[in-house]
Amino acid sequence: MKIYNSLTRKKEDFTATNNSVNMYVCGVTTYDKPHIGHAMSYIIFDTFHRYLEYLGFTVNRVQNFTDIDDKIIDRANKDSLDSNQVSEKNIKAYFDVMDKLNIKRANHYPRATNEIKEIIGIISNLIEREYAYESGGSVYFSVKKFKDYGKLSHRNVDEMLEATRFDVDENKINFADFVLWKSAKPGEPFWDSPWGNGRPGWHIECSAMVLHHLGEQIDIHGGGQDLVFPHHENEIAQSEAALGVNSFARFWVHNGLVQMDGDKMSKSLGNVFDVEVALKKYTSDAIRLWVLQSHYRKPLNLDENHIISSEKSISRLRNAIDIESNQDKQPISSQTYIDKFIQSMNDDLGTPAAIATLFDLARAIFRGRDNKDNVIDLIKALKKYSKLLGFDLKPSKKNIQISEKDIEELIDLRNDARSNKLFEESDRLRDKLQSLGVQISDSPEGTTWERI
RNA sequence: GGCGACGUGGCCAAGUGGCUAAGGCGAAGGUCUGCAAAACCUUUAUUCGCGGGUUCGAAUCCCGCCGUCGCCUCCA
Repeated sequence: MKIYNSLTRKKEDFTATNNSVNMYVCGVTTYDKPHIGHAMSYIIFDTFHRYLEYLGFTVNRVQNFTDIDDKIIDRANKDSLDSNQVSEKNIKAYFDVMDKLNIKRANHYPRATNEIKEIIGIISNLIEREYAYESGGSVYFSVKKFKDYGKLSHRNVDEMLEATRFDVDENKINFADFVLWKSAKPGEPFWDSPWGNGRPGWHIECSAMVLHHLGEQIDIHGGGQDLVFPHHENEIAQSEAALGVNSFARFWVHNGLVQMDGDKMSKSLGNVFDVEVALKKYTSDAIRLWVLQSHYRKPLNLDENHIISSEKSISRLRNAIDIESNQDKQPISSQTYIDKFIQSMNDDLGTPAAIATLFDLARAIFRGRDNKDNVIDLIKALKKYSKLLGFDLKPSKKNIQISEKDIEELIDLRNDARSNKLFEESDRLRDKLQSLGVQISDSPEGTTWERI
């Protein structure tokens, strides 16, 4: 398949030695619950992961938790907890939500605070190699020492240094230098180090984890586009400087960001959308369809009406897999649909076009049903490729306000009324069931119902 | 200011030189029904922000203009 590499700004053929893929995806900072933007990102990397496995690659995916940083400390102080409790709570919320979204778990979820030894090792190495310097109990990476600095975000260090800044850290030689080890202020959590008590800077943990869990070079490094600079740029600098290599990650894959009414969703704008809340209103499949129906590198505008549309769309696929086949005929072949699906996915994870073929399959299934054809292979393909994109197509579980027995009783009453042509009474009972969250439908075979 | 993305039917969204411009939602008509609902079927852009140009041929390439957004500070 071809995948867009942010490093080269081109779509490139993806290959891997021995068909074995090492994939690192940047995880969350655990100071709050996951929001819809996290859901988008991890749905995309989950889909990528699944598709690579479908193509025959063995994927080893590692995703970190940044479980110590300034915002976590702030949150802990605000909520009278310690930073570890804040992180634990939000890691639990993360798994809870992502499991519901049917996102496959990564192979490992390392936490920054469990990698302190490795982090200190890399920082020491960088100091020895004179890429980093200690100053005021903190350690900084000197961007001017690393000649490739800017190669991912396509920035020029000298131009950056000309720009003005207002919050210059006095300990830095150049303001563009970034912190590897941050000295602890009184009352802050800390770990012992050769430079005094402190905690790791934001970027260094990823370098340490990649090296520790995946090795010196990885095949894919992923995350949101907002991480390109400075986070990933700095990761490259640290890792390549420490290891003396120039190819820390072969492919850099970045997803577009969720926007709200044209603006980016972010804490500072106060327009975050909680995934837990979304999952109470919409099914996992609908949220996933909403995400994957637009290309992963494009921004995704959050408009709840669009998720509602997706909810209706997904039910079309759910209905199609329940169609009965006429076994007396030869099955209609699904091959052309499958070919189109694969072709779409092979072009930079083209999920929108791939999903279009799932709807084409659904239409072919319904038509086949009307023509009394054997659609067994079409249904098999629809199930298989929906699953590949992470859809489960199970009927949605809904709120229970009335027992099954009571529903059946009301339906019997209504059908008595109908057979006596007491339509006013039967419509009243139908409205009552509707208000209790039960949708009924009449057919020649009788009345059926479902919770809505 | 620097780097980048985008502008396709009522809405969302594929397509990036050449068959009838995917797919979804919505809408209209139909089948079904006591009427509905649900479901399914059919229809729904001579046209791709605007203006030039290249070409036998452009939504797709080039130039200009207008508009929207992201990153450059913590962020998936």
